[in-house]
Amino acid sequence: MTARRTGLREQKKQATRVALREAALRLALERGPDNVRVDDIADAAGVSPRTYNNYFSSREQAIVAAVTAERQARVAAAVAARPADVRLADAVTEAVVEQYTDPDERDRDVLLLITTRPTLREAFVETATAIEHSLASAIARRLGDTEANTTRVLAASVAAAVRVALQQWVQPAAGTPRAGGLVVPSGSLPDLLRAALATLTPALDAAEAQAGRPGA
Amino acid sequence: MTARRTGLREQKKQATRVALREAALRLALERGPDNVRVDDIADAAGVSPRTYNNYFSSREQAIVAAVTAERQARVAAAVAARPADVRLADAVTEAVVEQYTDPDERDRDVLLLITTRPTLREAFVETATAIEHSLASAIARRLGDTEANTTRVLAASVAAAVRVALQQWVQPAAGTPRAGGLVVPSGSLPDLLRAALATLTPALDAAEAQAGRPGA
DNA sequence: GCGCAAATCTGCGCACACGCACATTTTATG
DNA sequence: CATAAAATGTGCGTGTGCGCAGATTTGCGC
Repeated sequence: MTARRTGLREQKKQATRVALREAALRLALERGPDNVRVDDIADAAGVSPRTYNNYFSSREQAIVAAVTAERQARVAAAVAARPADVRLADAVTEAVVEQYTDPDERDRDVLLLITTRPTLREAFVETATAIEHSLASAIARRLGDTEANTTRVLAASVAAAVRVALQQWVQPAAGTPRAGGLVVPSGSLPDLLRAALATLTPALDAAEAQAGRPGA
Repeated sequence: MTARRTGLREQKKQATRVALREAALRLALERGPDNVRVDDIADAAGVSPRTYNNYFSSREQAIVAAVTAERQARVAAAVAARPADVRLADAVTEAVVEQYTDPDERDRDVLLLITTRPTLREAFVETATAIEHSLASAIARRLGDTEANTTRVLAASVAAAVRVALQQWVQPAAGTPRAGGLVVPSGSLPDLLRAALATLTPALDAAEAQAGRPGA
């Protein structure tokens, strides 16, 4: 499934994609994100500037992609990998937490770099949306493909929840005005993710129960 | 709450904003969306092109805004307007359906115009995200401000569900490949919205029940 | 009314996103 | 292996998004 289609083309495409995002990240770390022109990235990757925009539709996307690349696919795979008798909600939650819990130390610097620039933060948070499609497929397979509509809504909601969690995480201290009682501005990412997804658990459970008895 | 801040400034701002989006819509209908430059819109609204981008961050946004303007605020208001003893899920669902059920016939032409251009479709679908913030406030008020985190996730999920519904609605007939059994490509928008939000109902119920007993 | 501070408008400049048409490469077919 | 068909890479041109700094307008206290 990874390398569908004829091989050589897709292989080259992925190669340039990787080259582009790694070049983008390297340059951003070296000179700072503001001193990196698209032309430089394209140059470093050995393609024309025009080709760059065939792969990424914004400059930030390439930088951010270097950190979040294929996380979408890994989340979906992780969901699919859970045993069938595990609750859907747990499968999704654990898969997400697992893939967003970063054991890599190199990413510390990158995340620090990202959080400083508002544009990059936004792009980073927005990558959560990317998990929607592959996650929908994974959920659909677990639910037996019944009601594709439900599947899409669930996947989109999960993505939205992840987005909210990420947003809360990278927020320096935006100062929630007159926040009634106690708000945890930014705890550990796994905790934030669990909390966010816990809100959706009832919906996931209900969908699973519904899928148990396909109705007609 | 509508006109907070000092009046004259905000008033003028809203005036130019309205002028801009109405000019954008009018010109788009007259000459077709592709034959409208940003300069034209700014010109017609009597502001500089630079100012245009202080209000809308893309050309499509202004056009689309003419149809979806303030829908976000109306949805939030409609949620708040429901009696307190109505289930949160019902309040949200009905508010959304009510605000997206369009009695206006003029919008038929506009929607037709929008669905033809992919860029405009995307911008239109994306407007669903705009309801997130105001909806979050409305939900928070209903839930008694307990756990702002939950509130945000719920609002984001509802917005995501609306987005999915809109997406399915404007899709001409994208041809879901090998769609197992029966898929309704595009029914009536209210039905699509109800179906999408029904998926989230359990989560909304749970949050409401949780808010009933604030815990500590 | 007066004048100061803050918010907004605007011109300038740069980099960027993307449609288009064409050159180049890859795949499929005989 | 040749050749057609399809997909991808590239240069060009245009319109656009936005940071910046100065002019302009609005709000507020006296």
